[in-house]
Amino acid sequence: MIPERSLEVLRAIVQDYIASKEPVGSKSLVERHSFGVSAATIRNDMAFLEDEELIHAPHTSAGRVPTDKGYRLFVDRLNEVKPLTVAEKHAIESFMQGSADLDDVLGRTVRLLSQLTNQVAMVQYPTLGKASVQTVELIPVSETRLLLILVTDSGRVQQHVIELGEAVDPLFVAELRAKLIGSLTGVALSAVAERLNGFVDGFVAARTGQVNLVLETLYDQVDANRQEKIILSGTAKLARREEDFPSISPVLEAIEEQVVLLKLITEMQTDNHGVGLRIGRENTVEGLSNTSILVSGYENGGSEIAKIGVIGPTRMDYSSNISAVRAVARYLTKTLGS
Amino acid sequence: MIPERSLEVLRAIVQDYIASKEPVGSKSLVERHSFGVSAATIRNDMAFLEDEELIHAPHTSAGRVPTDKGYRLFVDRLNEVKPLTVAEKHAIESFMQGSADLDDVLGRTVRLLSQLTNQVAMVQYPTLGKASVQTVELIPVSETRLLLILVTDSGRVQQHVIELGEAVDPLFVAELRAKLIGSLTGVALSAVAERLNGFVDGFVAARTGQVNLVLETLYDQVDANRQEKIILSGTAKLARREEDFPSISPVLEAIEEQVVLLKLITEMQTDNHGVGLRIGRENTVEGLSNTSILVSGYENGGSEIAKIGVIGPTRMDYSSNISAVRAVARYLTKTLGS
DNA sequence: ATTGGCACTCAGAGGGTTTGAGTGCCAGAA
DNA sequence: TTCTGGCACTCAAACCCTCTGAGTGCCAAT
Repeated sequence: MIPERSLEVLRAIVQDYIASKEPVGSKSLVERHSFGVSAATIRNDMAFLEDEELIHAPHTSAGRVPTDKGYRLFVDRLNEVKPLTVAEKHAIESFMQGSADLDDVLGRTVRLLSQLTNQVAMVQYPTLGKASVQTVELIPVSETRLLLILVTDSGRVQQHVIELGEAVDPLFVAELRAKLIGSLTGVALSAVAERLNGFVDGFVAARTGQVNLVLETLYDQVDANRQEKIILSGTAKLARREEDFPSISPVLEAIEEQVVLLKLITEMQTDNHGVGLRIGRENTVEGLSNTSILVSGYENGGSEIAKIGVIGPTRMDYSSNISAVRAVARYLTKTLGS
Repeated sequence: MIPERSLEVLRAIVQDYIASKEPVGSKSLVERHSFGVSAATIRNDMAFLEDEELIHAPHTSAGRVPTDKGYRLFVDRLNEVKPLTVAEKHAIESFMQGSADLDDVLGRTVRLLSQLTNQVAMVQYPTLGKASVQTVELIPVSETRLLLILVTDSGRVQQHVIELGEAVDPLFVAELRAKLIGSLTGVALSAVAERLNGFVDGFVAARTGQVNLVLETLYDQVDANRQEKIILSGTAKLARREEDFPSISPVLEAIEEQVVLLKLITEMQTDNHGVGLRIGRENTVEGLSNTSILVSGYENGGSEIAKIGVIGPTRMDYSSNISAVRAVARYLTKTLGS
């Protein structure tokens, strides 16, 4: 067990380090916090914390810096979430005002989050495992092209142009459209393929080629719903923190690799406060070993559909960022639900 | 007039500097190129070039570096465009294979261009000044919401969800849809607003609120066509060139500011080779003073509809990049036209 | 358990020197 | 004229040395 005062010392070290970006020593520690004991005593505690690998000295005669493990303990047991200021709440309200469109809402959200936290923000598009088809539309857009539109009940709209390679017969399109709507409205995305089994048999042989083309495109779109997407904002903020990283280049690369990022945040669990956090090397990804990733889920229809979050240096202000991410996630849930 | 040999010297300086990233001196110059004269003579030429402000010495006892003006002269008069390698052509072919959807095509294009040039690549969405309405669709997606879809003849599809705030009457929607299609099909975007003058009068008074809502959204979408969009790829490539910039932070910021970027590339003229180039401070934008922007237009239906390009350090390999941008633009034109 | 005291460590700042690539200029050769 | 070899000069960057001070670990005394 770690003694009470040592924990206090750890908390103080983390706080001071986040504020100053300098390794913190025993003397400045007793000056800034009233522990009621001398610097020498603190030094003993620090030696203990170092044994536990919670802090670490960059070199012999330097102050101490928290390790990943130290941050972890800090966040799990010592950190008090800082409530948002009135100004911040106001910012959230006004930023999210007036948009019904999913793309628009998520775009605003990611910019808002980046602005609030001063970090790189990310928003994952809804994963639609549980979503179902709201409607399907088929619109001729030229001699030989059809536009297929898929709307899901989570508000997501997808479109794709299909090149048929031969002239489009309006009657056929109308028939196909009607049958598609009839078969699919209200059907869960996961059941779409199954439901369309034998669908093509309802058409004359001459049309099967075209029908299959449309169906393939539809399957692709359903799949694209599973294959998720992420949007980022504030990448430049990373660069302004140049001092925080040995080199930002690997970080930028890791972030550009959306697949990796998606995998990472998908497998992150959120705790009972509603946030998930990976600190430093806890992100197994090469290149993110000096960054922390903080996420929170947002919901629609009562179940979590995707995550939002921020990426920043391990030495970030966890208190503020946690509350910002959580607040924005909640607000997003509210906006989507209305 | 600038003597022939001095021009050769300038060309050699630019080439060596691009290759080595080090200021180049008279001695290494005569070693690497066979001018047939001594270093002292080259020094005289260099002094002349310096008078003309085509090159510049970072400090007294250093070699020379081309100025923006020097690069400009180099590109305009000395540069021979390097043809693409077979491998590069092959890469273009295979990268662009198999996609009909505009979003998809442009997405591939921007990644391709970034990969070919090893720079940050950008692709501007078609500007639809001359475009006209292909079709309009109105689809109920829930009790109180309508999805408005606008398809233009350039293949662009836009959608927006409209919250009506009251239950949707299917008959009314059908009527509105039919009237919209009747009024707008084939109409130039610029004429849409005019054409819809008095449109609302064709409906019963109880509906004017809803009709106006839909019209407003439609105007917004037409406007959004003018208010253009740009996609980027390979931002991390900038960071890998850290040495090239005093600090990458302002560059990243400038790039994130899409409005500025759009304005910039919109007003860029392409020369008779089909490419436009701004070198260093020729980009009036603060923060891009150490970068060059290279663009080329792509076409659909015989007229230029938007631009693609790359952003990189002024000290970039203009020969390769110019041919890459040009080739990709041409290929994109071809893809869109088919 | 805590403290004051003390010897010890070492990164980083400051200052001085050296090195060498590169310059400008000039007087003489072509 | 144009070019060349030679020479004195410059200065950023590398190197080296010293000094400083924040910070440590340990110990004997409280």
